[in-house]
Amino acid sequence: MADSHDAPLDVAAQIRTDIIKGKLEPGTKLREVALAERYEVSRIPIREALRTLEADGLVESRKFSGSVVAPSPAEDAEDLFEIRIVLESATAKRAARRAAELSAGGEHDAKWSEIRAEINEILEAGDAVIADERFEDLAVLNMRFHFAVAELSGSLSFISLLRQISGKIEWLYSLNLMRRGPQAWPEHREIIAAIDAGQVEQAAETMARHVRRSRDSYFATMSERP
Amino acid sequence: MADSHDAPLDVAAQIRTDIIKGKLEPGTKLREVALAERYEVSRIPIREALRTLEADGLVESRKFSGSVVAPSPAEDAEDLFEIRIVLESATAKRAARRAAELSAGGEHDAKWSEIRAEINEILEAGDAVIADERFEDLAVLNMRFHFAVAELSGSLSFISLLRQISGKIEWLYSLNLMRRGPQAWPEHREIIAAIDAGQVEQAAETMARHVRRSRDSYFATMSERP
DNA sequence: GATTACAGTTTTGTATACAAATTGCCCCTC
DNA sequence: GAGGGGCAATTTGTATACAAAACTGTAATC
Repeated sequence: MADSHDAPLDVAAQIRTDIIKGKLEPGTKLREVALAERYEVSRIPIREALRTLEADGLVESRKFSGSVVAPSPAEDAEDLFEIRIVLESATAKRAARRAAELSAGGEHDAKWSEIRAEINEILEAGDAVIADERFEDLAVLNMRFHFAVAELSGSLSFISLLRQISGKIEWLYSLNLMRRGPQAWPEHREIIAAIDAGQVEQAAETMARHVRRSRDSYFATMSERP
Repeated sequence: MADSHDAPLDVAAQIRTDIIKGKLEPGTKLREVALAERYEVSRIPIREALRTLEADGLVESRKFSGSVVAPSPAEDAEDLFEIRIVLESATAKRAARRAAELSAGGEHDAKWSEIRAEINEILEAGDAVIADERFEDLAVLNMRFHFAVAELSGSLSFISLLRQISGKIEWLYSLNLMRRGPQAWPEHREIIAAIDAGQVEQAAETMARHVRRSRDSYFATMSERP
């Protein structure tokens, strides 16, 4: 099957991809019938998808006035990084606390082990991708890593909030083409090490530093080539 | 017109109210046909409403498995307050910065003036409500105030994130019956004063203190009567 | 007696059809 | 010629109808 929009698997994901890849530019009016024809479904799934994307901040809707592609996230990139710094240090802190509790109690939390194992897979997959210099795949793995950490925290609120901004973050990174990936990847292991060790403050600080570097790198490359 | 669910004005708002007021308890399965009958509309508006509420974190949905009322926000009240502290100090800071820019440039931003006027109305309405001891109306005004500040910040990301957690916050407060309202209300004027004056750091700190007090009051009353 | 397979029921997902609201355009009037 | 009002075309919102998937209970077999 083709990768663009043959199978009506998840319309929201397809529209999201088209927005992130730049096929649908900010400000574009999203007419429901046009989208219905394009993705070969009826208007109803399109409407559902638009509501989902609205929640993700990728489109904006007004009653009886339709939906448009939201402004480029570059507009408030600073906000997004600021939010990430506070949000993700909090999740890392929470995850480390849970690690400490679990190891103290000696309990075997099945959910924890499962996520923890997935993180190892993600980290190794990242190494492989870097070795093969297939950097474009790194953005997805990066998002998966940060999500997995949020899941380790066990807080539904944090997961849900990260999910809320992840759409725009991904959009942002695709503009930047994830150039920092190779240098950034090893930092993930530091974060996990701190979490595993139950070092609460260090986990938070390592994560905050990681995101800050990411931010600085983003603005550096964006000022080079606007 | 009645206040419960006669007019099909906004189904999402009605379901939200029913969840917050406890008429729909966490874990309750939300069958679409049942809701359609209850609110006297078809299934389609119900589905739209459920997507909206899912984005607000009040319901959880799984494909082909329907929607259920989300777990009580009391579960992660600490997380919610922690998020609010960082998020809302950031919005207050941003709003103060914009105020400083506008007054320096001498520009008349129509949008700003409009929101600023609305805030005055909200503050006065709050005073009136307190004078009449109609405290149950204060929760709504409180949410409106915090939203208005977010709008002053001009950052769509912040507004959208606050909107994401506001549903749960409101839910949380309704469990607490907003006992701190009368003491808390004057603090809102301090926050606005700092913003108007363009005092960036003070706006952030005042807002953070406001939310921290709110948190402490919440846990105090909740420990009294669990 | 327990387990598995199957069918009936229930519930969600989707398509088609129609009503309501907005927007833009044209014509009429001043 | 300019401005306002109303009509029509476009677009979103909603209802009805149908298809697909999941759950449940029963029965048959091991």
